[in-house]
Amino acid sequence: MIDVRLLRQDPAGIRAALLRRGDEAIGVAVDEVLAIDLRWRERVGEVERLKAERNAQTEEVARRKRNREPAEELLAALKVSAERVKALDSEMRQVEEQLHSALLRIPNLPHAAAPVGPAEANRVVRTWGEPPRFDFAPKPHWELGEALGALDLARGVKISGSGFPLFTGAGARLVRSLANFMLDLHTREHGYLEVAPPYLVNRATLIGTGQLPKFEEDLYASERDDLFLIPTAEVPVTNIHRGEILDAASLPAAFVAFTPCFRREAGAAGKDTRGLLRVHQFDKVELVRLCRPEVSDAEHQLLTGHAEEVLRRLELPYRVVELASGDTGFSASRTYDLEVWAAGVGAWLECSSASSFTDFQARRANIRFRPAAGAKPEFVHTLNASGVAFARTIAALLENNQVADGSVRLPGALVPYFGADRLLPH
RNA sequence: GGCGUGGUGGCCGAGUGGUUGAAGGCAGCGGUCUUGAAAACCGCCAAGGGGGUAACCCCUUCGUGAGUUCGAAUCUCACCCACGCCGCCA
Repeated sequence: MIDVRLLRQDPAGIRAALLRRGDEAIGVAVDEVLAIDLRWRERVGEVERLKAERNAQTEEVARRKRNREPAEELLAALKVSAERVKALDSEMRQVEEQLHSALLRIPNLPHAAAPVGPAEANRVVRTWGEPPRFDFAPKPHWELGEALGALDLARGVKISGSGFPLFTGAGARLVRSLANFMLDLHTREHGYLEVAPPYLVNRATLIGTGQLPKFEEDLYASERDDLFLIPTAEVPVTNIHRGEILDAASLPAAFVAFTPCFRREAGAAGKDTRGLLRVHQFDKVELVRLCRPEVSDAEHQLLTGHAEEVLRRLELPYRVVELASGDTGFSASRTYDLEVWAAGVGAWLECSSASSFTDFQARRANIRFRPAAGAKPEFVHTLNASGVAFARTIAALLENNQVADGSVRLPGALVPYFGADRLLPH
Protein backbone atom coordinates (compact mmCIF):
# COMPACT_ATOMS: atom_id res chain seq x y z
CA MET A 1 0.00 0.00 0.00
CA ILE A 2 1.34 3.37 -0.88
CA ASP A 3 1.24 6.18 1.68
CA VAL A 4 -1.88 8.24 1.02
CA ARG A 5 -0.18 11.26 2.55
CA LEU A 6 2.58 11.12 -0.06
CA LEU A 7 -0.12 11.04 -2.68
CA ARG A 8 -1.77 14.12 -1.20
CA GLN A 9 1.48 16.04 -0.99
CA ASP A 10 2.59 15.32 -4.53
CA PRO A 11 -0.23 13.85 -6.58
CA ALA A 12 1.39 14.66 -9.93
CA GLY A 13 4.77 13.21 -8.95
CA ILE A 14 3.37 9.97 -7.51
CA ARG A 15 1.04 9.57 -10.46
CA ALA A 16 3.95 10.00 -12.89
CA ALA A 17 6.08 7.52 -10.94
CA LEU A 18 3.32 4.91 -10.98
CA LEU A 19 2.71 5.45 -14.68
CA ARG A 20 6.28 4.28 -15.31
CA ARG A 21 4.68 0.85 -15.00
CA GLY A 22 3.09 1.62 -18.35
CA ASP A 23 -0.48 0.88 -17.36
CA GLU A 24 -2.93 3.69 -18.02
CA ALA A 25 -5.46 2.06 -15.70
CA ILE A 26 -3.22 2.97 -12.77
CA GLY A 27 -3.70 6.66 -13.54
CA VAL A 28 -7.45 6.16 -13.39
CA ALA A 29 -7.11 4.29 -10.10
CA VAL A 30 -4.96 7.08 -8.64
CA ASP A 31 -7.49 9.71 -9.65
CA GLU A 32 -10.17 7.63 -7.98
CA VAL A 33 -8.17 7.46 -4.75
CA LEU A 34 -7.61 11.22 -4.81
CA ALA A 35 -11.32 11.86 -5.32
CA ILE A 36 -12.34 9.53 -2.50
CA ASP A 37 -9.67 10.99 -0.22
CA LEU A 38 -11.00 14.48 -0.87
CA ARG A 39 -14.52 13.36 -0.02
CA TRP A 40 -13.23 11.65 3.11
CA ARG A 41 -11.35 14.67 4.38
CA GLU A 42 -14.36 16.91 3.75
CA ARG A 43 -16.37 14.71 6.10
CA VAL A 44 -13.80 14.03 8.80
CA GLY A 45 -13.61 17.60 10.05
CA GLU A 46 -17.36 17.98 10.32
CA VAL A 47 -17.97 14.64 11.98
CA GLU A 48 -15.22 15.18 14.52
CA ARG A 49 -16.41 18.65 15.43
CA LEU A 50 -19.88 17.26 15.97
CA LYS A 51 -18.57 14.44 18.11
CA ALA A 52 -16.50 16.81 20.22
CA GLU A 53 -19.63 18.85 20.87
CA ARG A 54 -21.66 15.78 21.76
CA ASN A 55 -18.95 14.45 24.05
CA ALA A 56 -18.83 17.75 25.95
CA GLN A 57 -22.60 17.75 26.43
CA THR A 58 -22.56 14.14 27.52
CA GLU A 59 -19.98 14.97 30.14
CA GLU A 60 -22.17 17.82 31.32
CA VAL A 61 -25.02 15.34 31.75
CA ALA A 62 -22.76 13.11 33.81
CA ARG A 63 -21.76 16.06 35.96
CA ARG A 64 -25.37 17.10 36.61
CA LYS A 65 -26.41 13.54 37.43
CA ARG A 66 -23.66 13.34 39.99
CA ASN A 67 -24.78 16.62 41.53
CA ARG A 68 -28.43 15.62 41.29
CA GLU A 69 -29.21 18.59 39.08
CA PRO A 70 -31.91 18.43 36.40
CA ALA A 71 -30.73 17.61 32.84
CA GLU A 72 -33.95 16.94 30.94
CA GLU A 73 -33.61 19.68 28.32
CA LEU A 74 -29.99 18.64 27.63
CA LEU A 75 -31.00 15.03 27.21
CA ALA A 76 -33.65 15.97 24.66
CA ALA A 77 -31.17 18.00 22.60
CA LEU A 78 -28.60 15.22 22.82
CA LYS A 79 -31.04 12.67 21.50
CA VAL A 80 -31.27 14.70 18.29
CA SER A 81 -27.55 15.32 17.86
CA ALA A 82 -26.76 11.67 18.65
CA GLU A 83 -28.87 10.62 15.68
CA ARG A 84 -27.08 13.10 13.46
CA VAL A 85 -23.63 11.93 14.58
CA LYS A 86 -24.56 8.33 13.97
CA ALA A 87 -25.71 9.04 10.42
CA LEU A 88 -22.70 11.15 9.45
CA ASP A 89 -20.30 8.78 11.13
CA SER A 90 -21.50 5.74 9.25
CA GLU A 91 -21.40 7.71 6.02
CA MET A 92 -17.80 8.68 6.75
CA ARG A 93 -16.81 5.14 7.58
CA GLN A 94 -18.23 3.99 4.30
CA VAL A 95 -16.05 6.48 2.45
CA GLU A 96 -13.11 5.39 4.57
CA GLU A 97 -13.73 1.79 3.55
CA GLN A 98 -13.85 2.82 -0.12
CA LEU A 99 -10.59 4.69 0.26
CA HIS A 100 -8.89 1.73 1.88
CA SER A 101 -10.02 -0.76 -0.74
CA ALA A 102 -9.06 1.60 -3.58
CA LEU A 103 -5.60 2.04 -2.03
CA LEU A 104 -5.14 -1.74 -1.83
CA ARG A 105 -5.38 -1.86 -5.62
CA ILE A 106 -2.60 0.67 -6.29
CA PRO A 107 0.77 -0.98 -7.01
CA ASN A 108 4.07 -0.05 -5.41
CA LEU A 109 6.18 2.82 -6.72
CA PRO A 110 8.95 1.59 -9.04
CA HIS A 111 12.44 2.17 -7.70
CA ALA A 112 14.06 5.30 -9.13
CA ALA A 113 17.05 3.29 -10.37
CA ALA A 114 15.01 0.66 -12.23
CA PRO A 115 14.97 0.90 -16.03
CA VAL A 116 11.79 2.47 -17.34
CA GLY A 117 9.66 0.67 -19.91
CA PRO A 118 8.06 -2.68 -20.70
CA ALA A 119 9.70 -6.11 -20.36
CA GLU A 120 11.80 -5.37 -23.45
CA ALA A 121 13.64 -2.77 -21.36
CA ASN A 122 14.79 -5.36 -18.81
CA ARG A 123 18.52 -5.08 -18.37
CA VAL A 124 21.06 -7.89 -17.97
CA VAL A 125 23.32 -6.68 -15.17
CA ARG A 126 25.73 -9.61 -15.03
CA THR A 127 26.29 -13.12 -16.29
CA TRP A 128 28.04 -16.00 -14.54
CA GLY A 129 29.43 -19.22 -15.99
CA GLU A 130 29.67 -20.60 -19.50
CA PRO A 131 26.83 -22.45 -21.28
CA PRO A 132 28.03 -26.00 -21.83
CA ARG A 133 28.96 -27.27 -25.31
CA PHE A 134 27.96 -30.68 -26.64
CA ASP A 135 29.19 -32.84 -29.48
CA PHE A 136 25.66 -34.24 -29.78
CA ALA A 137 22.21 -32.66 -29.77
CA PRO A 138 21.31 -32.05 -26.10
CA LYS A 139 17.92 -33.39 -25.10
CA PRO A 140 15.21 -31.48 -23.26
CA HIS A 141 14.68 -32.38 -19.61
CA TRP A 142 11.35 -34.12 -20.16
CA GLU A 143 13.05 -36.71 -22.37
CA LEU A 144 15.98 -37.06 -19.98
CA GLY A 145 13.70 -37.27 -16.96
CA GLU A 146 11.61 -40.07 -18.45
CA ALA A 147 14.69 -42.00 -19.60
CA LEU A 148 16.23 -41.76 -16.13
CA GLY A 149 13.03 -42.82 -14.40
CA ALA A 150 13.14 -39.49 -12.57
CA LEU A 151 10.07 -37.82 -13.98
CA ASP A 152 6.66 -39.28 -14.86
CA LEU A 153 4.67 -36.43 -16.35
CA ALA A 154 1.95 -38.64 -17.82
CA ARG A 155 1.00 -40.05 -14.45
CA GLY A 156 1.14 -36.58 -12.90
CA VAL A 157 -1.51 -35.63 -15.44
CA LYS A 158 -3.56 -38.68 -14.49
CA ILE A 159 -3.42 -37.90 -10.79
CA SER A 160 -4.02 -34.15 -10.92
CA GLY A 161 -3.78 -32.72 -14.41
CA SER A 162 -1.23 -30.97 -16.57
CA GLY A 163 1.32 -28.99 -14.61
CA PHE A 164 1.51 -31.35 -11.65
CA PRO A 165 4.78 -33.21 -12.11
CA LEU A 166 5.38 -36.59 -10.53
CA PHE A 167 9.00 -37.11 -9.53
CA THR A 168 10.07 -40.72 -9.08
CA GLY A 169 13.14 -42.58 -7.87
CA ALA A 170 16.29 -40.56 -8.47
CA GLY A 171 14.10 -37.55 -9.39
CA ALA A 172 12.35 -37.56 -6.04
CA ARG A 173 15.69 -38.01 -4.31
CA LEU A 174 17.09 -35.09 -6.28
CA VAL A 175 14.25 -32.90 -4.99
CA ARG A 176 15.05 -33.90 -1.43
CA SER A 177 18.77 -33.33 -1.97
CA LEU A 178 18.21 -29.86 -3.37
CA ALA A 179 16.05 -28.91 -0.40
CA ASN A 180 18.65 -30.00 2.11
CA PHE A 181 21.50 -28.43 0.18
CA MET A 182 19.80 -25.04 -0.10
CA LEU A 183 18.51 -24.99 3.47
CA ASP A 184 21.94 -25.87 4.81
CA LEU A 185 23.62 -23.19 2.72
CA HIS A 186 21.25 -20.44 3.84
CA THR A 187 21.06 -21.40 7.49
CA ARG A 188 24.73 -22.28 8.06
CA GLU A 189 26.49 -19.80 5.80
CA HIS A 190 24.04 -16.95 5.19
CA GLY A 191 22.54 -16.71 8.68
CA TYR A 192 18.87 -17.41 7.97
CA LEU A 193 16.40 -18.84 10.49
CA GLU A 194 14.68 -21.89 9.04
CA VAL A 195 10.89 -21.95 9.32
CA ALA A 196 8.28 -24.45 8.16
CA PRO A 197 5.10 -22.41 7.65
CA PRO A 198 1.47 -23.34 6.87
CA TYR A 199 0.65 -23.90 3.19
CA LEU A 200 -2.95 -22.74 3.53
CA VAL A 201 -3.38 -19.11 4.51
CA ASN A 202 -6.22 -16.70 5.17
CA ARG A 203 -7.21 -13.52 3.36
CA ALA A 204 -5.54 -11.09 5.75
CA THR A 205 -2.24 -12.83 5.11
CA LEU A 206 -2.63 -12.56 1.34
CA ILE A 207 -3.64 -8.92 1.56
CA GLY A 208 -0.50 -8.35 3.60
CA THR A 209 1.83 -9.42 0.82
CA GLY A 210 -0.32 -8.05 -2.01
CA GLN A 211 -1.84 -11.11 -3.72
CA LEU A 212 -5.30 -9.99 -2.61
CA PRO A 213 -7.60 -8.30 -3.35
CA LYS A 214 -6.46 -7.97 -6.97
CA PHE A 215 -5.16 -11.40 -7.93
CA GLU A 216 -7.55 -13.90 -6.38
CA GLU A 217 -8.01 -15.73 -9.70
CA ASP A 218 -4.31 -16.74 -9.63
CA LEU A 219 -4.75 -18.67 -6.38
CA TYR A 220 -6.05 -22.12 -5.54
CA ALA A 221 -8.68 -21.81 -2.84
CA SER A 222 -10.44 -23.93 -0.29
CA GLU A 223 -13.65 -21.96 -0.52
CA ARG A 224 -15.49 -23.60 2.34
CA ASP A 225 -12.81 -22.45 4.74
CA ASP A 226 -11.91 -19.23 2.92
CA LEU A 227 -8.30 -20.39 2.83
CA PHE A 228 -5.85 -20.29 -0.06
CA LEU A 229 -2.88 -22.44 -1.07
CA ILE A 230 0.29 -20.38 -0.94
CA PRO A 231 1.71 -19.30 -4.31
CA THR A 232 5.08 -18.83 -2.57
CA ALA A 233 6.45 -19.09 0.97
CA GLU A 234 6.89 -15.31 0.81
CA VAL A 235 3.23 -15.11 1.82
CA PRO A 236 3.22 -16.97 5.16
CA VAL A 237 6.80 -16.01 6.06
CA THR A 238 6.48 -12.26 5.47
CA ASN A 239 3.30 -12.39 7.57
CA ILE A 240 5.00 -14.01 10.56
CA HIS A 241 5.27 -10.58 12.20
CA ARG A 242 2.07 -9.09 10.80
CA GLY A 243 0.57 -6.57 13.22
CA GLU A 244 3.64 -6.52 15.41
CA ILE A 245 6.05 -3.86 16.57
CA LEU A 246 9.55 -5.30 16.41
CA ASP A 247 12.54 -4.47 18.50
CA ALA A 248 15.14 -2.61 16.39
CA ALA A 249 17.74 -5.08 17.65
CA SER A 250 15.92 -7.93 15.89
CA LEU A 251 16.54 -6.34 12.47
CA PRO A 252 17.49 -7.35 9.93
CA ALA A 253 15.44 -10.51 10.39
CA ALA A 254 16.16 -13.29 7.90
CA PHE A 255 13.99 -16.36 7.29
CA VAL A 256 14.34 -19.31 4.97
CA ALA A 257 11.56 -21.78 4.19
CA PHE A 258 11.21 -24.82 1.96
CA THR A 259 7.64 -25.18 0.72
CA PRO A 260 5.63 -26.21 -2.28
CA CYS A 261 4.10 -23.37 -4.29
CA PHE A 262 0.71 -23.52 -5.97
CA ARG A 263 -0.18 -21.33 -8.93
CA ARG A 264 -3.20 -21.50 -11.16
CA GLU A 265 -1.30 -19.73 -13.95
CA ALA A 266 -4.63 -18.45 -15.23
CA GLY A 267 -4.09 -16.86 -18.62
CA ALA A 268 -0.64 -18.36 -19.13
CA ALA A 269 -1.89 -21.46 -20.93
CA GLY A 270 0.11 -22.68 -23.93
CA LYS A 271 3.22 -20.60 -23.39
CA ASP A 272 6.47 -22.40 -22.48
CA THR A 273 4.55 -25.11 -20.72
CA ARG A 274 6.44 -28.23 -21.79
CA GLY A 275 7.84 -30.40 -19.04
CA LEU A 276 8.83 -28.45 -15.96
CA LEU A 277 8.90 -25.01 -17.57
CA ARG A 278 5.59 -23.79 -16.18
CA VAL A 279 3.79 -25.90 -13.60
CA HIS A 280 0.96 -25.49 -11.11
CA GLN A 281 2.91 -26.99 -8.23
CA PHE A 282 6.62 -26.70 -7.59
CA ASP A 283 8.96 -26.68 -4.63
CA LYS A 284 10.98 -23.67 -3.67
CA VAL A 285 13.36 -22.52 -0.98
CA GLU A 286 12.42 -18.94 -0.19
CA LEU A 287 14.41 -16.20 1.54
CA VAL A 288 12.64 -13.36 3.34
CA ARG A 289 14.24 -10.36 5.03
CA LEU A 290 12.79 -7.58 7.18
CA CYS A 291 15.01 -4.57 7.68
CA ARG A 292 15.25 -0.89 8.53
CA PRO A 293 14.34 1.37 5.58
CA GLU A 294 17.76 2.95 5.26
CA VAL A 295 19.49 -0.36 4.54
CA SER A 296 16.97 -1.93 2.18
CA ASP A 297 18.96 -1.22 -1.01
CA ALA A 298 22.03 -2.86 0.49
CA GLU A 299 19.89 -5.72 1.81
CA HIS A 300 18.52 -6.22 -1.68
CA GLN A 301 22.01 -6.68 -3.11
CA LEU A 302 22.95 -9.02 -0.26
CA LEU A 303 19.81 -11.10 -0.72
CA THR A 304 20.31 -11.38 -4.48
CA GLY A 305 23.84 -12.59 -3.79
CA HIS A 306 22.52 -15.30 -1.46
CA ALA A 307 20.29 -16.64 -4.23
CA GLU A 308 23.11 -16.44 -6.79
CA GLU A 309 25.36 -18.47 -4.53
CA VAL A 310 22.98 -21.42 -4.89
CA LEU A 311 23.39 -21.42 -8.66
CA ARG A 312 27.17 -21.02 -8.43
CA ARG A 313 27.47 -24.01 -6.13
CA LEU A 314 25.25 -25.94 -8.51
CA GLU A 315 27.61 -24.86 -11.30
CA LEU A 316 24.68 -23.57 -13.35
CA PRO A 317 25.37 -20.69 -15.76
CA TYR A 318 23.00 -17.82 -15.05
CA ARG A 319 22.38 -14.18 -15.68
CA VAL A 320 20.95 -11.48 -13.45
CA VAL A 321 18.25 -9.40 -15.08
CA GLU A 322 17.02 -6.18 -13.56
CA LEU A 323 13.34 -5.83 -14.37
CA ALA A 324 12.06 -2.70 -16.03
CA SER A 325 9.34 -0.70 -14.28
CA GLY A 326 6.64 -2.19 -16.52
CA ASP A 327 7.67 -5.79 -15.79
CA THR A 328 8.00 -5.41 -12.00
CA GLY A 329 5.36 -7.18 -9.92
CA PHE A 330 2.50 -5.36 -8.21
CA SER A 331 4.02 -5.20 -4.72
CA ALA A 332 7.67 -4.89 -5.68
CA SER A 333 9.66 -1.72 -6.06
CA ARG A 334 12.68 -3.29 -7.69
CA THR A 335 13.40 -6.84 -8.85
CA TYR A 336 16.36 -8.87 -10.06
CA ASP A 337 15.43 -12.10 -11.82
CA LEU A 338 17.96 -14.91 -11.88
CA GLU A 339 17.75 -16.82 -15.12
CA VAL A 340 19.49 -20.14 -15.44
CA TRP A 341 20.72 -21.48 -18.76
CA ALA A 342 19.08 -24.72 -19.86
CA ALA A 343 20.95 -26.34 -22.74
CA GLY A 344 18.25 -28.75 -23.88
CA VAL A 345 15.54 -26.19 -24.46
CA GLY A 346 18.21 -23.61 -25.31
CA ALA A 347 16.74 -20.88 -23.13
CA TRP A 348 17.30 -18.80 -20.02
CA LEU A 349 14.80 -19.91 -17.38
CA GLU A 350 13.70 -17.70 -14.53
CA CYS A 351 14.41 -19.60 -11.32
CA SER A 352 14.51 -16.75 -8.82
CA SER A 353 13.06 -13.32 -8.34
CA ALA A 354 14.77 -11.12 -5.78
CA SER A 355 12.62 -8.15 -4.88
CA SER A 356 12.59 -5.17 -2.60
CA PHE A 357 9.11 -4.13 -1.49
CA THR A 358 10.11 -1.01 0.44
CA ASP A 359 7.34 -0.34 3.00
CA PHE A 360 4.56 -1.49 0.65
CA GLN A 361 3.93 -4.88 2.25
CA ALA A 362 4.84 -3.66 5.73
CA ARG A 363 2.14 -0.99 5.46
CA ARG A 364 -0.45 -3.55 4.35
CA ALA A 365 0.60 -6.10 6.95
CA ASN A 366 1.30 -3.46 9.60
CA ILE A 367 4.81 -4.66 10.39
CA ARG A 368 6.68 -1.99 12.32
CA PHE A 369 9.76 -1.54 14.45
CA ARG A 370 10.77 0.93 17.13
CA PRO A 371 13.91 2.76 15.93
CA ALA A 372 14.89 3.49 19.52
CA ALA A 373 13.41 2.95 22.96
CA GLY A 374 10.49 5.32 23.39
CA ALA A 375 10.49 6.37 19.73
CA LYS A 376 7.50 6.16 17.40
CA PRO A 377 7.13 2.89 15.50
CA GLU A 378 8.02 2.94 11.80
CA PHE A 379 7.30 0.50 9.00
CA VAL A 380 10.03 -2.00 8.19
CA HIS A 381 11.08 -2.76 4.65
CA THR A 382 10.46 -6.28 3.36
CA LEU A 383 12.44 -8.22 0.77
CA ASN A 384 12.39 -11.72 -0.59
CA ALA A 385 14.09 -13.94 -3.12
CA SER A 386 13.71 -17.49 -4.26
CA GLY A 387 16.80 -19.32 -3.25
CA VAL A 388 15.86 -21.03 -5.60
CA ALA A 389 12.78 -22.51 -7.32
CA PHE A 390 13.20 -26.22 -8.04
CA ALA A 391 11.36 -27.13 -11.24
CA ARG A 392 13.34 -25.03 -13.70
CA THR A 393 16.55 -25.57 -11.77
CA ILE A 394 16.06 -29.32 -12.12
CA ALA A 395 15.42 -28.84 -15.83
CA ALA A 396 18.71 -26.96 -16.15
CA LEU A 397 20.62 -29.50 -14.04
CA LEU A 398 19.44 -32.39 -16.19
CA GLU A 399 19.93 -30.63 -19.52
CA ASN A 400 23.32 -29.01 -18.87
CA ASN A 401 24.92 -32.07 -17.31
CA GLN A 402 23.74 -34.72 -19.72
CA VAL A 403 26.34 -37.09 -21.10
CA ALA A 404 26.30 -38.91 -24.46
CA ASP A 405 25.66 -42.27 -22.75
CA GLY A 406 22.33 -41.01 -21.40
CA SER A 407 23.44 -40.42 -17.84
CA VAL A 408 23.44 -37.06 -16.02
CA ARG A 409 26.34 -35.83 -13.93
CA LEU A 410 25.66 -33.98 -10.65
CA PRO A 411 27.61 -30.97 -9.37
CA GLY A 412 29.97 -31.65 -6.46
CA ALA A 413 27.88 -29.64 -4.00
CA LEU A 414 24.95 -32.04 -4.44
CA VAL A 415 26.88 -35.30 -4.31
CA PRO A 416 26.96 -35.66 -0.51
CA TYR A 417 23.23 -34.91 -0.35
CA PHE A 418 22.28 -37.15 -3.25
CA GLY A 419 24.65 -39.97 -2.37
CA ALA A 420 25.97 -40.46 -5.89
CA ASP A 421 27.66 -38.31 -8.51
CA ARG A 422 25.28 -39.08 -11.39
CA LEU A 423 21.83 -40.23 -12.46
CA LEU A 424 21.87 -43.36 -14.56
CA PRO A 425 19.36 -44.41 -17.22
CA HIS A 426 17.17 -47.40 -16.50
C1' G B 1 -19.24 -31.59 14.66
C1' G B 2 -21.26 -31.04 20.22
C1' C B 3 -20.70 -28.63 24.96
C1' G B 4 -17.95 -25.20 27.96
C1' U B 5 -14.53 -21.03 29.10
C1' G B 6 -12.31 -16.79 27.41
C1' G B 7 -10.56 -12.50 23.96
C1' U B 8 -8.45 -5.44 27.61
C1' G B 9 -1.96 -1.53 26.03
C1' G B 10 5.01 -4.25 24.06
C1' C B 11 3.68 -8.41 27.82
C1' C B 12 0.70 -10.03 32.28
C1' G B 13 -3.69 -8.45 34.56
C1' A B 14 -8.02 -5.30 37.25
C1' G B 15 -12.34 -3.20 35.71
C1' U B 16 -20.19 -1.35 40.05
C1' G B 17 -23.30 1.99 32.29
C1' G B 18 -21.17 8.37 33.69
C1' U B 19 -13.66 12.78 34.46
C1' U B 20 -11.71 4.75 32.34
C1' G B 21 -7.23 5.71 27.26
C1' A B 22 -8.33 2.42 30.93
C1' A B 23 -6.03 0.40 38.26
C1' G B 24 -1.80 -2.66 39.49
C1' G B 25 2.50 -5.30 37.87
C1' C B 26 6.52 -6.57 34.30
C1' A B 27 9.54 -4.72 30.44
C1' G B 28 11.51 0.05 28.50
C1' C B 29 13.28 5.26 29.22
C1' G B 30 15.01 9.41 32.56
C1' G B 31 16.66 10.60 37.52
C1' U B 32 18.32 10.02 42.98
C1' C B 33 21.79 6.89 45.48
C1' U B 34 26.66 4.18 44.03
C1' U B 35 33.77 4.28 42.21
C1' G B 36 30.65 1.38 38.56
C1' A B 37 26.63 -1.95 38.45
C1' A B 38 22.63 -4.32 41.06
C1' A B 39 18.93 -3.32 44.65
C1' A B 40 15.79 0.50 46.54
C1' C B 41 13.14 4.98 45.67
C1' C B 42 11.01 9.07 42.32
C1' G B 43 9.25 10.39 37.52
C1' C B 44 7.94 9.32 32.23
C1' C B 45 6.04 5.76 29.14
C1' A B 46 -0.39 2.99 23.74
C1' A B 47 -1.53 3.25 18.65
C1' G B 48 -3.96 5.42 14.43
C1' G B 49 -6.18 9.75 12.33
C1' G B 50 -7.70 15.23 11.60
C1' G B 51 -6.19 20.40 12.58
C1' G B 52 -2.07 23.99 14.02
C1' U B 53 4.47 27.44 12.37
C1' A B 54 4.39 25.79 17.36
C1' A B 55 2.81 25.09 22.46
C1' C B 56 -1.18 22.27 21.82
C1' C B 57 -6.40 20.98 20.53
C1' C B 58 -9.80 17.37 18.71
C1' C B 59 -11.58 12.35 16.98
C1' U B 60 -11.19 6.98 17.12
C1' U B 61 -9.62 2.35 19.33
C1' C B 62 -10.83 -2.78 25.24
C1' G B 63 -11.59 -9.53 19.07
C1' U B 64 -15.18 -7.80 14.64
C1' G B 65 -19.95 -5.95 13.32
C1' A B 66 -24.83 -4.44 14.65
C1' G B 67 -28.22 -2.96 18.67
C1' U B 68 -30.12 -0.60 23.56
C1' U B 69 -28.84 4.41 25.84
C1' C B 70 -27.98 11.33 26.25
C1' G B 71 -23.58 8.14 27.36
C1' A B 72 -20.96 1.13 26.53
C1' A B 73 -14.59 -2.12 28.00
C1' U B 74 -19.14 -2.83 31.08
C1' C B 75 -25.96 -4.61 28.83
C1' U B 76 -28.24 -7.52 24.13
C1' C B 77 -27.55 -10.18 19.43
C1' A B 78 -24.59 -12.19 15.45
C1' C B 79 -19.92 -13.50 13.73
C1' C B 80 -14.56 -14.51 14.17
C1' C B 81 -10.54 -16.41 16.94
C1' A B 82 -8.06 -19.06 21.06
C1' C B 83 -8.18 -22.67 24.87
C1' G B 84 -10.52 -27.09 27.46
C1' C B 85 -13.54 -31.64 27.41
C1' C B 86 -16.31 -35.17 24.27
C1' G B 87 -16.81 -37.28 19.23
C1' C B 88 -14.01 -38.35 14.69
C1' C B 89 -9.02 -38.99 12.96
C1' A B 90 -3.08 -38.87 11.13
